[in-house]
Amino acid sequence: MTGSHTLTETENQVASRLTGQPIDFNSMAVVSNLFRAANAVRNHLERTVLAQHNLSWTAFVVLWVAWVWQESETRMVAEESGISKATLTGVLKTLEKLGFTTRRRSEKDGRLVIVGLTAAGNALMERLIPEFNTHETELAAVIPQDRRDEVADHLRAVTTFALSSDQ
Amino acid sequence: MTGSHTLTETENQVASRLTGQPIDFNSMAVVSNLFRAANAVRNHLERTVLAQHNLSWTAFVVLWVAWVWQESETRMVAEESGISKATLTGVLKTLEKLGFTTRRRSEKDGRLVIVGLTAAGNALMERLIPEFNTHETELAAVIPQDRRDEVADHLRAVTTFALSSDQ
DNA sequence: AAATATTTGTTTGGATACGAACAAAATTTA
DNA sequence: TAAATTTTGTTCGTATCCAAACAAATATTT
Repeated sequence: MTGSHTLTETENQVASRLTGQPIDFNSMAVVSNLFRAANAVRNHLERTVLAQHNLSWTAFVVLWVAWVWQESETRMVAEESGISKATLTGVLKTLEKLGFTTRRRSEKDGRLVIVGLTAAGNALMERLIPEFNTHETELAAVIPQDRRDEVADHLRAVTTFALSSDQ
Repeated sequence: MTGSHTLTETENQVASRLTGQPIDFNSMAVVSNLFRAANAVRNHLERTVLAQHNLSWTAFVVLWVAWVWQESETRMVAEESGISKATLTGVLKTLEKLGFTTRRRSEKDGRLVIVGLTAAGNALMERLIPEFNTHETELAAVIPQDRRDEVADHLRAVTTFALSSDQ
């Protein structure tokens, strides 16, 4: 999200382009830094962890959801992964080709498709999760220890509000 | 990022799938809620603000960077927008077709291309920025006022660290 | 039970998204 | 200054990504 200019330079430039206008800069700073952080962390984790496994970010999230919940309906995996069902169809096609996931029709409801992890998929996640967590620890370390839970709480609140606003 | 299950349900399920393993759950909570929040807010803003203008998220970010910095080199716009130069080429093609941006060769350096906003592009941003800010205020309101700057600071620190880790 | 409506995953079409290969321009080296 | 190197934006190939259209299965209504 930020390149040749420093974060401070960018925020100062924004402020100078908006002088006079009735802008809530504190809220703008919260939201824009939310995106900057998410983007930078995602790119970082893609390069350091995911690239060597030929996994896209979304593919990893889908694997993660499938690993956490086991044998899940695709509609739930899509919603939990934050992607559309159309996107999930494509990602599952890729993951199936890589041998990490399986798909089968539900016996109870012929419309539903159940996603599962293969042995290779489970093995991959057992290896990726600790590796990921090492980087998470590194990243969260820049926040004072006694503030981390608070930050996580605030982010949870933002998520809940944003989701509730879409009904 | 989170659908049929509540955030708490999801985090409990993750914890129960990882019992026994030496996982730093506090750091995991910070990072995963960072992505959840960014994803939820992005989807929210895409639906409420961007959709009616036929703008993708990335197209808006590029417009925003071009508006903030005026007459910028594409390499800088790409870096500042957090996308690759290859992606920017495509997005600028779209924005040019919509009549919001212009491209011209730099006279000083024949390799560079300078991005500018058309009158329509400027008018669009003058309208979008206050609208966006209204939503930003709404979203940031879930964080206690005396903590917002702190949260923005922590997110800035995370960004800086993640970027520095990629050299 | 038959007709209607809803739910679900896939397909389609178009717009991102990126790494790698590329050509043009500028810089550095010799 | 000529040759080699670096920098830059575009093209290419492939993989997301989504809304809308779609077909199949289920649920609801009559």
